[in-house]
Amino acid sequence: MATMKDISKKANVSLSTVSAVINQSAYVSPELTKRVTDAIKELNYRPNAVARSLKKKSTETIGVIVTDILNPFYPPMIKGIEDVAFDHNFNVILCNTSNEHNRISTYLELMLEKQVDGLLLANIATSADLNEIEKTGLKYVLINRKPPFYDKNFVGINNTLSSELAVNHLVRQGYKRIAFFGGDLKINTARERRSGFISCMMEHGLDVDPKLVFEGEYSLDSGYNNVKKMLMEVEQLPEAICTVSDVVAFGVIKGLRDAGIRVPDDIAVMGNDNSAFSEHFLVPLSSVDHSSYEMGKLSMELLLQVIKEKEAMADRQIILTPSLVVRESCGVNRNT
Amino acid sequence: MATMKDISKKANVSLSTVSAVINQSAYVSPELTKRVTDAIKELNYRPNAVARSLKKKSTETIGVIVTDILNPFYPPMIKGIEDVAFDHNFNVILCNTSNEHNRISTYLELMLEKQVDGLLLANIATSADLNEIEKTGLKYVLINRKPPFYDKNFVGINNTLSSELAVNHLVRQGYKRIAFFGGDLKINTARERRSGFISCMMEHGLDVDPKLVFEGEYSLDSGYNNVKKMLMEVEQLPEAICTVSDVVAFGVIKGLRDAGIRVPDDIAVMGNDNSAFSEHFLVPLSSVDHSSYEMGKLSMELLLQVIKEKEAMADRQIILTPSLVVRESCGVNRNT
DNA sequence: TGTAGATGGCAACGATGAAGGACATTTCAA
DNA sequence: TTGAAATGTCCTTCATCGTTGCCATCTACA
Repeated sequence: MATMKDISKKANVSLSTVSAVINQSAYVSPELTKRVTDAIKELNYRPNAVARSLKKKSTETIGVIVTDILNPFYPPMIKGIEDVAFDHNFNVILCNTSNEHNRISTYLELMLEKQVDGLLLANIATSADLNEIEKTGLKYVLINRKPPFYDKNFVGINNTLSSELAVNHLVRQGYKRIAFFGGDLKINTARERRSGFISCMMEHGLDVDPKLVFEGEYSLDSGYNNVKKMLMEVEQLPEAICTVSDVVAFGVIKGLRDAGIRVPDDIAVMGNDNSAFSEHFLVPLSSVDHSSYEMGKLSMELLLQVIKEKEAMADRQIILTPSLVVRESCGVNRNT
Repeated sequence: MATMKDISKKANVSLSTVSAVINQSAYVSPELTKRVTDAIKELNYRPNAVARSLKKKSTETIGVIVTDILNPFYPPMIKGIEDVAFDHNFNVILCNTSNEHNRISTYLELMLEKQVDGLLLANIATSADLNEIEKTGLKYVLINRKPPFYDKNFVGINNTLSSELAVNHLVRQGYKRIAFFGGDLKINTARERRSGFISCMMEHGLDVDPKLVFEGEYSLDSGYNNVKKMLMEVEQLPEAICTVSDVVAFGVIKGLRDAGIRVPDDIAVMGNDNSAFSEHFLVPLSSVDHSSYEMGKLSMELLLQVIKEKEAMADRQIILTPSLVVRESCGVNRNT
């Protein structure tokens, strides 16, 4: 590969002149400019971003840490991040922890060594994890999940509202005895969706049977297993099941189906997330849309801002508003 | 951030001694080693990978270029790549072209400037694109798709066989009049799956009605629209539809459903890819598994090898064998 | 002589590693 | 036994990777 030195020799100018032409950082006469640009073309020169990064202490690269790229929630988010990054000539280093929590530290160290300009993290739910991030001193934005009392840069959605939308829809459809299949209560989204469910039920004057509120994980298996558990433990089945996320709903429907229970004829099932292909699911899933693509875009834009500021500015929390998507899993309603 | 210089001052040794300790590249007495490691801990020193890369001319970073991360075929592939990369302390820069073909060139330039050690490309189907890649001089491995006559490093699957598995299954289920919903014939996988379909039909002594062979794209809309087209143009519907990929099958089933045609009761539909959630689809989709996760892993391992070799070694083509996955979309068969 | 305009010189950035120096130890002829 | 030469051990010095940008220099003109 040709270097700036080669260009300067070829064009018979100094290194600084070449640099000035490339970065347009100083006036260079048309005459010399031409000689330089000609040489660049002739030698097919490409600037070495590594050298430049070393000098400028900025890599135009960010790290994205995600729990599980296989979860359909993430690809749109990553696409959103990448789209914005691309527009700003940034690159995205993808870190997929595969739900192995201890990978986070390793990735953080790698990102530090690689001198990324910033970090986007979609899986930070505990203060311990947050501490590790803070220790790196890197600029960062959290997405979707956040630790308790976290009030710094963040992009997420209104989880309480997402449950309310779900409950309201179920109530409107005439269901009263409604179960909740939740996630890991260590995660704020799971907590908020759960409490949103409970408070909204109460607002409607409906009982929440503790036996019908399940903890679990954001996974298909969790939904499936909780159905099994419910079928064994509960005498009277609920009329509807409100789930913490679409993948859980997938598991729930599979579990019900395996037990010969029809959705929505026997039990209605509500998703939350509106992940890709929910529309084409066994039973087209009614859900609550979070636009993870939008979350990705906004978080990258926010990070870019944070990176640009020399002085730390006021932190920003962007909370998106979810929206109801009615399909068939809670009774047919072809209007939407 | 502390630098090696800080360490060398603190430990009162030379820079090279610090380097030697860090890289274990030369003998250093236990005494000095301790002084150095102590200083490293005390100052919380992390090597600067950018500086190291500049000197060593290797970044331990690879670029992955993919057409559309939203296509469920890719996330497992990316996960496979990332898993292997992680094990070797490599980082993955994700480039998602979003099916905008001209993004490829931009990404290639970016990757060149960023001095990646290699490239993994999952969307290269034309010789023109290949030329661009070759021009970069970067080491690379192609995944899944390849240009005509390409005989260099490659990881893919036996596409002909995947169609044969599909046709054999359909024939075994008793279907004779079978349509083929294909992809873009500029892409080898689409061509091979198509010709695999045709030749296997002929082997079975079955007619291939040209009116029942559709071109298209690897997308849901393509399947949907081709169904519409078929319903308008064809008097006698086929008994079964063999598709070029699961996403196309998703579109097909949606199209049939919207037209009031039941799957598999009225028409059987066969996928190809076995993408995530096909199992939980409207109609659990019979498909052919390609293990894109495995493809990702193998391609990254191959690339790592290619990077390690100083002399270009013999090129390797790894062709995986697909396997049939029977579910319900071609008539119930709960055996598998 | 002063000043503005156009270009070049050079020291960084943070690491690596070849070459060489200081010192201790071994070898060997006288 | 002795001293010089040879060998070996452990560490340091220094040039280098490809850029950037401050500062110096040089020219031209008022």
